[in-house]
Amino acid sequence: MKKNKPKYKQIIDAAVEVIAENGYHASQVSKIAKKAGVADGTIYLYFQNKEDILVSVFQEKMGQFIERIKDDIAKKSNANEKLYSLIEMHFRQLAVDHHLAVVTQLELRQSKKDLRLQINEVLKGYIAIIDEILHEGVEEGLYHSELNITLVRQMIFGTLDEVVTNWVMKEEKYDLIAQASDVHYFITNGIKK
Amino acid sequence: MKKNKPKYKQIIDAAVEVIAENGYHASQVSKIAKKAGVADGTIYLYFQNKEDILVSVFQEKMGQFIERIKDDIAKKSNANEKLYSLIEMHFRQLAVDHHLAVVTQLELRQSKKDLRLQINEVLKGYIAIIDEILHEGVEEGLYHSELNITLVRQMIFGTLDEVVTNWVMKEEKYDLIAQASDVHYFITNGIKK
Amino acid sequence: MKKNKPKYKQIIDAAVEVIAENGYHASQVSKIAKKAGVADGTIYLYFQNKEDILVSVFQEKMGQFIERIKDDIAKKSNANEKLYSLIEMHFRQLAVDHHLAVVTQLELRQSKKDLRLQINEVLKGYIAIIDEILHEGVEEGLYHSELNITLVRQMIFGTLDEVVTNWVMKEEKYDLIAQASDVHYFITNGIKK
Amino acid sequence: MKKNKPKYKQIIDAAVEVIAENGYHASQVSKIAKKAGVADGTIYLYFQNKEDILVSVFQEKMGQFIERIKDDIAKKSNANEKLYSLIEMHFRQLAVDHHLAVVTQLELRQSKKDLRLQINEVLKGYIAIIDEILHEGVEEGLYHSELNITLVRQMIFGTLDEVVTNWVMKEEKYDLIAQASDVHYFITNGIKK
DNA sequence: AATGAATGAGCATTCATTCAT
DNA sequence: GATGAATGAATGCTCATTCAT
Repeated sequence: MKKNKPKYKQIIDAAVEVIAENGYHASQVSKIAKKAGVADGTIYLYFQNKEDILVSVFQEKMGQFIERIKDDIAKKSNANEKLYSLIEMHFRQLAVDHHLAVVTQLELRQSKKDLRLQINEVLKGYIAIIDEILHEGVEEGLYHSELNITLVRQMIFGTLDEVVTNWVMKEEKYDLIAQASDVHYFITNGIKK
Repeated sequence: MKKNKPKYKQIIDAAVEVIAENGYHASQVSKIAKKAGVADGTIYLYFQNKEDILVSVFQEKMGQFIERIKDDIAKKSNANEKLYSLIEMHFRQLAVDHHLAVVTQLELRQSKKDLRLQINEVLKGYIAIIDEILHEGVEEGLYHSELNITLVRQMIFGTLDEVVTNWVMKEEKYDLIAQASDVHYFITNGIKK
Repeated sequence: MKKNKPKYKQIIDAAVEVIAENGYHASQVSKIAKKAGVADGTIYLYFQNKEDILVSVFQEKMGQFIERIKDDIAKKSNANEKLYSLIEMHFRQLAVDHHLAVVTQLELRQSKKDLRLQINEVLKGYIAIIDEILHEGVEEGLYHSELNITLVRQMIFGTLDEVVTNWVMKEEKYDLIAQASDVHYFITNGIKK
Repeated sequence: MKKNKPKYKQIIDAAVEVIAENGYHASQVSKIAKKAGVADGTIYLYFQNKEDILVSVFQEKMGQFIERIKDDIAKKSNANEKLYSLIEMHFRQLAVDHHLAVVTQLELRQSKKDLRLQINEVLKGYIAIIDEILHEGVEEGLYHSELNITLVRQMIFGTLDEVVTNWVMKEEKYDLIAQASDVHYFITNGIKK
């Protein structure tokens, strides 16, 4: 399995760094290879082409991202606590990994449509978690029984994504994680008095 | 003023069409020129460079977009009605202009970071409207007095943006405008029972 | 019509020179552009791709080659004289144009199969001339009435081609044109006493 | 002697197959190695480089080719019968080995000039046989005493080569061996009545 | 002897922009 | 103002060959 070989991970990590530092369009394969400490050709022993590197970056990193949220949620006893946990972990994981935040919020969005479609596939796993929490919340009687789950899920995801993107574009000058409780309050209670 | 000359508008409209039909990366200047019925070189009499065309597309189209929302809001008597109006108009305007929806939600996001920064400048006008409504709502005693306006504005924008993007990616198969009331309800009341 | 513009011919001629001097595989587009005194990109205003340059080289040069033979043959009064004329002109034209001889006999043979197929299309015009002479000779009672024309044409072409190739590979150290009469004698009378 | 080891022959045979099936340019060393059932590196224990494989293919196969013709000729009692035998065997051997025909007539011609020079070395053995027959024929009083042997040999070889190439390019749809007697007649008697 | 992972040089093509007419 | 021919920088990928095991 190539994914467990050390060079695979070296290249993935190099790609994140190179993209974060140089931007998506200035991230040549040769630059990634150099940062990873391998020859250009070696890249192609582990990845089909440049796009495959980028998709794999997202898969690997988001895979961990989602996994950690799942683990954290598993410890919570009700939907509302799980939702808070998801928000907090979402923010925390991007707050502690500057490179990853820049890459996911800004750089990878510049990719071509078909790469973005593959990225969306990866995000389905995340979407599923949100859906599950919402269903659970309805069953537990915490959330409205007639909740339009598909729509609410989009709103939650859009909210989290925009908040993180803003924070990255403001050069991460304030405490992202500290926003978690306000965001959670807003999602559950809305803005009405 | 170049902006009032007919060729300026021809080029802007050609750009929207070309991008919507061919995608961002396949939208060469020569293609836009051809669609606009002018020579390649003529483009550069009206725009500094390719990026300037795209920024101008956004400015022109979003300028109208925002203006129409402003007009509609002016008729409403309280913040909550204005918020509903904003959501409904946001959805409505993109729902009726397929090309514009594809260009703003999908294609223009593939642009380089500095173009996106310029796009954000344009969006500040929209942000200001949301802020104003929120302030008004607080003053009217409709919204929480200690509302974190900066954060809530991001959440509202993120929500609207994600809902529209999803609709575009689902090939606009359902009624976007019909989502407005659910979205408004969620924003004001949250998901809690 | 692009074929009549001066740059078209410049590029064709540059290509012949570059291929003759550097060999087929070392003939980069940039080298041809430089020799032609145009920018790399200009090549692509006149040719679809690299292969198109090479096919066009053959078409242009062989077009002239065949045309001159036709003109010369037209002056002759019987098939046998025409055949001699064809042999002599075939040798003469390659003997006076060293670059062309190297390119047609050695370099262009290294091309991919599909380029060679296109080259064969061009050669059909030459084949047709040989066929015509043979038919005429039969009608005139000069050649065997039951002549297997398809086969004989292959033999004539193979003979001429091999004789020229040998001459090029022997670095053109002897007089190719002087071979014409022996070759003609052999083709008409064979080797038997 | 490496040439007698089993892997040497395995690699040679794999090369012929791979080239015949995939074409010259798509015949990577790794593909030949795989077909031969050895590792890529093993190739280089038996051959100096890729070109050396191809030269060796030609040497081995043409060695047999020439040997069989020699054997057949030895049984004949005069030059003219020997010439017929050479033509017939030339056609027969390529007619029965489709792979070899494709490789020698089409694929190996795409090789670089210096490989073609080495191939010519191998062909000298064949040339020598033709020369010998011609000399014999002159001595026997069958052929013209003042025969330009160097030239005639080129013509014979060119004729045979072109006839076979045509047959291969016409996808071997007709009987090549059946052409032998017409070719022999043409070479000895020419086309004149 | 045999392996196969690693190497790294080499090149066709696109397209935003210019400027002579 | 308008044209459009010409420019030239910039880069992902292949594959013959090596060499540590």
